[in-house]
Amino acid sequence: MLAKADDWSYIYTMSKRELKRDHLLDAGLKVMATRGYNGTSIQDIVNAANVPKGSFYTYFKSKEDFAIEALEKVTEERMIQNRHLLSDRSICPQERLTRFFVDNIGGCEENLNGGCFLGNMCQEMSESSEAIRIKVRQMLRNSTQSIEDVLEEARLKDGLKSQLPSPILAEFLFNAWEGTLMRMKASKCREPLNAFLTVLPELFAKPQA
Amino acid sequence: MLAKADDWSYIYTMSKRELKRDHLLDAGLKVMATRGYNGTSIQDIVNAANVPKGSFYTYFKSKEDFAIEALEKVTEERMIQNRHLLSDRSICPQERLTRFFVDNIGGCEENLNGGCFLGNMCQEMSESSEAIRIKVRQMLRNSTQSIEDVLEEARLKDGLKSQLPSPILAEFLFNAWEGTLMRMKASKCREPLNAFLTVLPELFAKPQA
DNA sequence: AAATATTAAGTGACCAGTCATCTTGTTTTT
DNA sequence: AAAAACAAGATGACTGGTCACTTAATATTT
Repeated sequence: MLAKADDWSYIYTMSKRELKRDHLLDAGLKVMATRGYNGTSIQDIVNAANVPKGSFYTYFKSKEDFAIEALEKVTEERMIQNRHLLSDRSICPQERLTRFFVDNIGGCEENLNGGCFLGNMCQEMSESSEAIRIKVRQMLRNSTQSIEDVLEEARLKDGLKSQLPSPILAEFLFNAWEGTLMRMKASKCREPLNAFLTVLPELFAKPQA
Repeated sequence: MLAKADDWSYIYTMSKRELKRDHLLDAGLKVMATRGYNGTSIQDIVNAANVPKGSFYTYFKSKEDFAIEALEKVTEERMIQNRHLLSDRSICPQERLTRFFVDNIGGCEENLNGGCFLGNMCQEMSESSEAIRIKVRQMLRNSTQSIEDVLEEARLKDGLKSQLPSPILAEFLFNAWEGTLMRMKASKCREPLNAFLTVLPELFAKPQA
């Protein structure tokens, strides 16, 4: 699955059906990310995608199924987007990590209404849908692993100020990041982001100067 | 308002009406905290409180109004709970801060389904209800301020490892904490909490030993 | 024309919020 | 102090509307 993720050529081999499905996923995701799961109706989704209502159920077996697929799609896309960055050894790990976060504020940047779809679903749906909870947990784990890898590399290369194990630091950092995105949703300002980006370098070794 | 917060005697002067209202708030809050705003119906709330449906609207003018009052109540109660702790100078600031966090996992501890009502409302409702968003932002600010106070005190007393301004650190820390609570909701395990509590001491000065 | 994909029009359940009616408690009148 | 008048609170049935999901008729493909 991940092995193929960089290969965009499959786009051209997608059938009309797959394209439409993909479109539904994209458009619906956008709505659900801002209005939440329960705040988004099937009607909202098909409206956003300009697709007749009845079509929805030929592509997804339920609203829950849609959400799970959307969850998968959004994190997979983000992963692809970030794979190059995170493994680009021409940039130092610290810089890579910083960019990783900043690049992923997504919609948040434009109108400060972003937040994180994963976070949203986690908070709203973890208790109601076990299937969604499991999927969210998996996606969260994947992202944490990416951070851990960079952290480990940084430690080996330039050293880290903290002696704590990378899995702990990665878990902490990623959760801190999710909290930051959440806070931005309520405060609609850049302060939470600033705080995060200001504290982040504290993890890394001080310059020898 | 805060000046009176420690005075529990008003409980005995509460009218039947106020008591019932309070009960509705407590019971409904519990439901809404786990199932979310849109996932909780008025019927769910009155069922939880064992109160007939019709009564709801003699106490609250709308569901939104209920949520805002619940938000206020839950954070005010937490504030009262924590005021003694946070201002108890017989405990060192670092220990106070740690306890502040640990004491507030709330329901999370028992069945790992807790999360944070504030966080929940923030993620789910910030885009749909400006009134709720503003209230959440205010409550979030209050909590951040509490942390900032302890941090500033710690800095003056024992010093802080980080030279960054306390408001920045407090903002970062509190958001990290909210993210941690969120993550626990999805993962239903103690790992996020452990990561947070392990990294937290890194903020403080190393022992001179 | 048979098979398959698409879709508009439902369907019953449930939603937030209202309302007419009933109960309870207090005040005023006698 | 008893009776009558009034007020405030309590209550479940009800309303218009929306929900996720189904289905039967239509369009498209083979």
